[in-house]
Amino acid sequence: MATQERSSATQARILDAARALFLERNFADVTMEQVAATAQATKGAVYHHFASKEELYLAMLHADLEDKRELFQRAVDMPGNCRERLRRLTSDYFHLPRGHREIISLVRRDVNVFEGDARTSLIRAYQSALPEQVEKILCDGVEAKQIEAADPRLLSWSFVALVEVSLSPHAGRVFPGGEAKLDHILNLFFDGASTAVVPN
Amino acid sequence: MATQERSSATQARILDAARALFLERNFADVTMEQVAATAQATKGAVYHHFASKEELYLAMLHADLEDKRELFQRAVDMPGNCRERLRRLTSDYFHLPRGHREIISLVRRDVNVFEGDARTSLIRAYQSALPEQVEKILCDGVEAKQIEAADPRLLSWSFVALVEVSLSPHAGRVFPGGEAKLDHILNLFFDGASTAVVPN
DNA sequence: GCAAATACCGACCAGTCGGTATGTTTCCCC
DNA sequence: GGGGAAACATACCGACTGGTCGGTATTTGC
Repeated sequence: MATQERSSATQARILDAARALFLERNFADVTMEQVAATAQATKGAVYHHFASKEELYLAMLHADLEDKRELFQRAVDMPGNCRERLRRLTSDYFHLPRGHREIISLVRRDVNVFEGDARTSLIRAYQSALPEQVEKILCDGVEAKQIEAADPRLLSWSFVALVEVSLSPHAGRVFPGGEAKLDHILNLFFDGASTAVVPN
Repeated sequence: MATQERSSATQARILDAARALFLERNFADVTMEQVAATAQATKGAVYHHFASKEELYLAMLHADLEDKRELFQRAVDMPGNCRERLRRLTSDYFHLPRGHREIISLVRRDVNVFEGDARTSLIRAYQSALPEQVEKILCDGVEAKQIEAADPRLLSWSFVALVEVSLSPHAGRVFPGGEAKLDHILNLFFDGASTAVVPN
């Protein structure tokens, strides 16, 4: 039993190292030796647990995306109107530790290095982890006439994009507290930047 | 004189090839031989014009960003209110040929592979080509009370992000004509997604 | 028309890195 | 308590690629 614990511990260390490294460098610029070193293991150990660099990367991403999907699911299943649920989802997201928060933009960053099944399944995992959950909330909002009828998928991507903008250091400086940042995003998304009360 | 023409012609071909290749693959996944082949030249020719792979990449990006800066400048200098000028800027952008349109997201994609001066000057070029121009328009809007007082830089990034979302194939399907897409972005940014006429 | 310069070619080098083959240690099970 | 398998460690391979360098062809200035 001790050997199995030890094994899954190293596996977790390798995944952690991979997450940290792939977050700050490109897929191509991270070497398997760096991963091994950061995980306090050797290349042999890494290749014992993951068949290839690509598999390691994808395993890390899929694990992380699945975590997020479950987290956001809770906001989707929450009672309340569209805006409240979106606020909850975004708040949950902001309260993630830094290393886990930015993995999502990473999918967009180097999804292009893969092709075929790996690529499609990665995109699918990302879609179902984030945009589709937002989309569900938005669809309810459109149905309840809280939101203007528009393509929900496009709206959800737009919302995600606005959240991503708020990850920048500059946004952190403008809104030191998390609450104000949250309000800003929701206000911008729901009510727009204009002061005009009646849209043209 | 003919030799100089010939020279700058190959240089242009190399830059074109670089743009096309770097657009669909990572920096690391593009080889100098591929660039040479696509440009119908040899590696020797490429290295004759550009000292290194990094220099080629940066030269290509800077040239392209400078073009865009000049293009967007025209919208900034235009008379009219904030919304009209933003519309013009975005419209100009949409009317660019496809290969030139998406270069901008490319900066965000692999700015991380560089460090030091190269990195900072690239970010600066990007900033002054796009977000800062949007920012100027927004600042005027805030001053004229057409836009709610908020951090203009953050607002400009948000706007750029919304435009980027509309580059997706799905957005192209939802809005086959350019005009409708333009309206959608502007409506979303200025008036938000909500149906509520009076913001909370 | 010739010599120097410029543009260009392509074989080659050196370093890197993903992946493998082969030990070696540790633990589990009978 | 021993044999076997799983978890590592280490040495190494081979392919790839950025960059170099000696050489060639074409201009251009004189």
